[in-house]
Amino acid sequence: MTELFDYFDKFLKLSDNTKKALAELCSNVTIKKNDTLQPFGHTCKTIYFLKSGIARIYYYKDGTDITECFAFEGNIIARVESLFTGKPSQKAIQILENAEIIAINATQLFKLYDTYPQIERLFRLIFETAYVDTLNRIEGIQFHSAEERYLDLLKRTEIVQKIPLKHIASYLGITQVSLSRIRATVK
Amino acid sequence: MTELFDYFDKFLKLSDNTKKALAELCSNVTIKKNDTLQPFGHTCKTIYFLKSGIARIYYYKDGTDITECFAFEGNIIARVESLFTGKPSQKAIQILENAEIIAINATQLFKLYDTYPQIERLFRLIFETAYVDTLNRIEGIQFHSAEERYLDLLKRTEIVQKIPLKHIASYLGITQVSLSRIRATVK
DNA sequence: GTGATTATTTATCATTTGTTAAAGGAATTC
DNA sequence: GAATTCCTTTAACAAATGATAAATAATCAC
Repeated sequence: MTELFDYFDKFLKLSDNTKKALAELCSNVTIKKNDTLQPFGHTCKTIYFLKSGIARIYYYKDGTDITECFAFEGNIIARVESLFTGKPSQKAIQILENAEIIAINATQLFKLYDTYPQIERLFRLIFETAYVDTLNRIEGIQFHSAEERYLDLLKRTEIVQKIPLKHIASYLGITQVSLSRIRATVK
Repeated sequence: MTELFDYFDKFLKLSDNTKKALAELCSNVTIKKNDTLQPFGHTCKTIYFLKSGIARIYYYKDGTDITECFAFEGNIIARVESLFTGKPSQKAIQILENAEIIAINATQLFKLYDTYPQIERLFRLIFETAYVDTLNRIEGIQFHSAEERYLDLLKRTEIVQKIPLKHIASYLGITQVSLSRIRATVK
């Protein structure tokens, strides 16, 4: 669990008994490439932390598979729109590279918010950061060409190389053909 | 202040003394069309609630004025990226239609988080909702044409009619010429 | 390894949006 | 109310991306 608490530490220093309470909600999951971590249609009740591997959140739009986001080693991933609204998620989580994951039981987590204000604060800070990242992503989508966005993604994580092109294309909001064309000119 | 507390009520029922503490951070502001509510370069320390009027957050990108978002009657507006990071904001808030505003002192607000967990929770819920809205906006930008996005914006608020075209265009991520063309075909 | 499946590239043409420039309207100032 | 400025539309052409189809390349199952 060290990796997870190191991650938490970056947001807020937790007291020992808060850490202990949190640790009780966590369980380890090992899951293989291409497997589904969370299926469509269920209300999201888990927040995941990736110790290793790659995951993506995706959904179907007019029959095509769209990747909403990727998550890499050392980051958390959750279907926020369901977690916060309590509505069933129209999105699924799939593993793209064999992963070691810590699953945090969100139902129990939210219950701890009353007893441990530190925990409520921790996750408030985590999601505030994610919110700001999302605002910046909008700027990226609206004011950069597909080529710029692709190069930017490459710059952020070279691990992207391991991900099938179609997922990267739908994440960037373009077709796979278009991305392939871009890569040809960039090389 | 009734409008503001009605707004809060939709997220969380507050106790009377919590409301009283909150009310002490609030002040009324009357501001005219085209005036600047918050300039560039300062760290954002205020959250605004619009009792009436229209406001927008904007910034300059390569010399052009870009509208990040609009706010209408009954909604809050804040430069979140500065509020949450404590860094100076590269964005400004401008009034587009004469407005009656309640200004919430965020510095004092954050201090109350320790004493009134209800207040921390209230704003956590408010911003969680805003976060989910932002995620949905990304979907809109990536998978709908400019025309669809324009019609969708019109559907959400007819007040948009009052806003100069250039602001709507930059909000939608297209040029003013392009938006004008779209409006010509839609009519 | 061979065949089958899946992923990626390439090519062609259509559509959308951007860029630039100019013209017509609306609003504001004096 | 005339002049000025700002806002919106129109037009012509360029660039980026989409759609479809076909050709390679890579991967997987047996």
